[in-house]
Amino acid sequence: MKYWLFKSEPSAYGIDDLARDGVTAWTGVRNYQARNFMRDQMRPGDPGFFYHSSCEEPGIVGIIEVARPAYADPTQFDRKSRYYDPGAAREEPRWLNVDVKFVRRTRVVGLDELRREKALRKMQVLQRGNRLSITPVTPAEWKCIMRLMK
DNA sequence: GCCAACGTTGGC
DNA sequence: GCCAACGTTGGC
Repeated sequence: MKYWLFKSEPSAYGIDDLARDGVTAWTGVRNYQARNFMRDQMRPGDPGFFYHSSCEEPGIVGIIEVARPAYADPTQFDRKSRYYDPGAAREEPRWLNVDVKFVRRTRVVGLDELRREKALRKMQVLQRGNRLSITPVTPAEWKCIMRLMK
């Protein structure tokens, strides 16, 4: 089992949306590294943090769980979607998504707060220039953040 | 295969 | 709105 962090802009899809939906297809990932994480390493039951980016209060806002293994992302075939990829073929999908389910909200553990933790100094999402929307979280980092939330 | 140009992300 | 950082694209 692995731990993950899922980034999303709350103006597009935030923790409130997931709390309402219960389960959602994590579509729209258009980065090969993030895709490979889903395809090669994510398994149903893997826990994840839900992180709000590009908003007033960037930070971790909830806990979620992988609910379905990676499958072809339907938005790549949808001409009307902003995620449409003319280079993707049905027989050979280029992009994948998992389903994730809502577990619970947490208090907002802000970016500044995360950065203040020595144990999180190497956490991938905190590295400068990081742009991955899905990043792995080590067990030690997970434990540290769970403790912070209490 | 290199690399400049471009687009996107995301914190501030 | 700015800007740093990075991935992708395309000309050569």
